[in-house]
Amino acid sequence: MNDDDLSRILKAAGDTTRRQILTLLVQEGALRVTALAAHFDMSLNSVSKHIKVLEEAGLVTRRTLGREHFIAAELEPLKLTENWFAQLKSIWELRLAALENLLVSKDERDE
Amino acid sequence: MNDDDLSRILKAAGDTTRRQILTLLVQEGALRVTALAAHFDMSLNSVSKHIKVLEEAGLVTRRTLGREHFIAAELEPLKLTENWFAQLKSIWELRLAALENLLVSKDERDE
DNA sequence: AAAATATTCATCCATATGGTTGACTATCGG
DNA sequence: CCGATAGTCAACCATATGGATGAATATTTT
Repeated sequence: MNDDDLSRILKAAGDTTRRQILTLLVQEGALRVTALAAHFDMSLNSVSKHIKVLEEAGLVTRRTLGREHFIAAELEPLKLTENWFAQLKSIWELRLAALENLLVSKDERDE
Repeated sequence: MNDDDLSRILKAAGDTTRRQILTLLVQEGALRVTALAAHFDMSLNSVSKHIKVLEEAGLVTRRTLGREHFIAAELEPLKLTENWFAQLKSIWELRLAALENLLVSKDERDE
C-alpha cells in the first residue's frame, strides 16, 4: 500500500536526529557513516540505525565502496508528503466552495 | 524549540488513522468525537487518544458545546513541514550551483 | 599475516506508542 | 432526580523506538 510508504516517510522525518542527518547530506553531499556520526553526541551505532530508518523510507541511498558506505540524501520521497498535504488542501477548498455556493443560492432565494 | 513542534507535527501525521481523521474533518467539516470514531474499526477511546495527539500537534482544534466536542482540522501547522522541505531543497540547489561553478571555472582553466 | 579501520548485527534497556477495557465526569432529556 | 449519552482518564498490555555496548564481518594498511 502507498499509504504505508507515506507513514514510513513521515515517521522517518519525525525525528530530529534524522532530519539533521538529511540536512548535513543535503549541504555537504554524500558522506560516510563515520563522518555523519562525528556531528552527533551519540554512538556510531545509533547513527547507523538512524541511517537505516532513513534508507528504508527511501530518504537516503547508500553506495558502498570497499568498507566505506557513502550515504546520500534523496528528497524525492518527500514529494509524497507534499502531495498528501496538497490533496488535503484541495479537498478543504472544494468544501469551502460548495459552502459558499449554498450561501449564495440561499441569499438569492431570500431576495 | 521550534524543531520540537516540527517533530510533533510529523509524528502526528505519521499515523494512518490520524491522517484519515484529518481527511474526514477536511471533507466534512467539524465532527464530534463519536461521529469520527464511527468511521474506524477501533474503540471510541482509541480515536479519542488519536485526536489528542493531533490536538497537541496543533493539527485539530476542539470546540466544546455542552457534552459534545467538535473537532476541526487545522492545516496551518503543516506549512511548517512544507517550509522544512523547501529549506532542504534550497540548500541542495545552492550546493549544486556551487558545484556547477567549480566545474565551469575548472573548464576555463583547462582551455 | 597481523593490526587497524569501517560498518553492521545482536542483545539489552528504558520509554513511547497504539490498542484495549473499566471507571469517572459532565450534560441532556424525561 | 434518574437514566441515557458524550467524552475523558487511568491502568494495562504488546510491540516499537531510540539509545547503549560488545561481537562479528569486511576491507585496507603495514
